Amino acid sequence: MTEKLHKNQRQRAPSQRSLATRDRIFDAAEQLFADRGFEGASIRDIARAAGVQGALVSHHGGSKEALFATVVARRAEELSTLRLQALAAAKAQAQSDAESALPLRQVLHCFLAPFIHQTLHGGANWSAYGRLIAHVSSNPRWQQIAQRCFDPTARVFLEEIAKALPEADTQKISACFVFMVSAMLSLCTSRWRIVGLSQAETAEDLTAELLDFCEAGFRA
Amino acid sequence: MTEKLHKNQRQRAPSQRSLATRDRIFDAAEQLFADRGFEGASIRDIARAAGVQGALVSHHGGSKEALFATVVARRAEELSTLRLQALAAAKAQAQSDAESALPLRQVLHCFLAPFIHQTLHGGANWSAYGRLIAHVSSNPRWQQIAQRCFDPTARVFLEEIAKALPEADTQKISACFVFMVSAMLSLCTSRWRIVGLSQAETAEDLTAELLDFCEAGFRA
DNA sequence: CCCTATTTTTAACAGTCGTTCAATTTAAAT
DNA sequence: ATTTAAATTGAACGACTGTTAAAAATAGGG
Repeated sequence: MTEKLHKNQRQRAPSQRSLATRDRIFDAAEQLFADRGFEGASIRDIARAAGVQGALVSHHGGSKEALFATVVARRAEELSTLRLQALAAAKAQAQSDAESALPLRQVLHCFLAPFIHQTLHGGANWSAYGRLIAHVSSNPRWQQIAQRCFDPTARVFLEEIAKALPEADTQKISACFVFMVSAMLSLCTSRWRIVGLSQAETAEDLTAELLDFCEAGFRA
Repeated sequence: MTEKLHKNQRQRAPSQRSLATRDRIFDAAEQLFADRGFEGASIRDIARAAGVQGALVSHHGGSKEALFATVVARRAEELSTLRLQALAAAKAQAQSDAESALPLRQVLHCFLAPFIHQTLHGGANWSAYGRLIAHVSSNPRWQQIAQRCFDPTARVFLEEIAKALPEADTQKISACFVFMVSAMLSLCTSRWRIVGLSQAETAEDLTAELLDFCEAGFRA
């Protein structure tokens, strides 16, 4: 017994210190990728922000592309869980007989509210994550990442929306869904434009405005 | 008379050849900035795409930031003209007495249609320009450029929208306007997502869908 | 055609890029 | 406490970055 393990298998649990640095590196990468984009954020910038040597970023994150994908995927699962939990809760509360469709507004709220809540009140990391997703959503280079991280949940909601709007066709619903996601992400990337155009000092919570806008848009 | 001209003034008309290369450089920059973002597109990439030596890009475009700003501004004026002409034409056709407000849908159409038409049927350059504007709109780094190039026209339309929706407040209208711009830009940046989610082969013309979505959103 | 302002090329500058590798430090497992 | 896998550092690699200066080619204005 106790035969030699394969070389590529872990033989020791990672230390708590290393787990902490790894998270610090991912947090720094998240922030800098969000602020400056994939090409604009350098490994050395990320290392400096994490208080660490450059080579260590490669050690924990692999190649720059792999690091990017990892950082995107990290919170995607949590976000999906929040969204699906909200949807399940709404369904459970609606009726015990599960066939009837949820009202459209409630479906959209289950999709939008977790994202907006986290990016607005989840601290600097979630705020950066929102802007990071905007990069992923707008550049076909990240299509694979988007499909892997967000399409499964998106399909669940698309189906639910289709149930709430029985006579709408698939392509139209998909288009409206992308419009909605874009408008949602604009709260992360373009708040400065809203403030500038309205000549106000700051923009308050715009969740209700977004929900109104998208619900009416879907029904059109 | 015929005194010495100041050194920084032109003493000769630029040759047609140089005007042509300058445009080739700007076109290449437009394409590459759109595809890879500001940091992802190198001066040398742009030069190669334009069939020119790297130093010539700096000669015609100045610093990289100045080149970016120039390329954004180049078509912005034409776009503004198209939008304002459409608005003026709609007003002229509506009534000779100019006080009455245009219908909301017509105002939005005057704003959206020129952009969509150009980016869809204006060739590869305009298609790239649409994606370029998406970069500008989502990164606060380009706030000054956005203000200079797009805010004046935006304010005209905001005012027109406010006239069509007398009881809506300014901040709400500004928010909806940014939602609309984001959705509009998503047609340039995220068509691949619509196609992927709807599991169709290609996405047809989605102008009507966008207009429906935004008009209903504003009215909500 | 000639002069020379302008355009274009060539070459080089000092930095930064992502990545790799050997040496060193840390800490898990025994 | 000892062993040693894993984490971390320091340094270096070649390639690429934006920009500049001078040399060469081009073409406008007389």
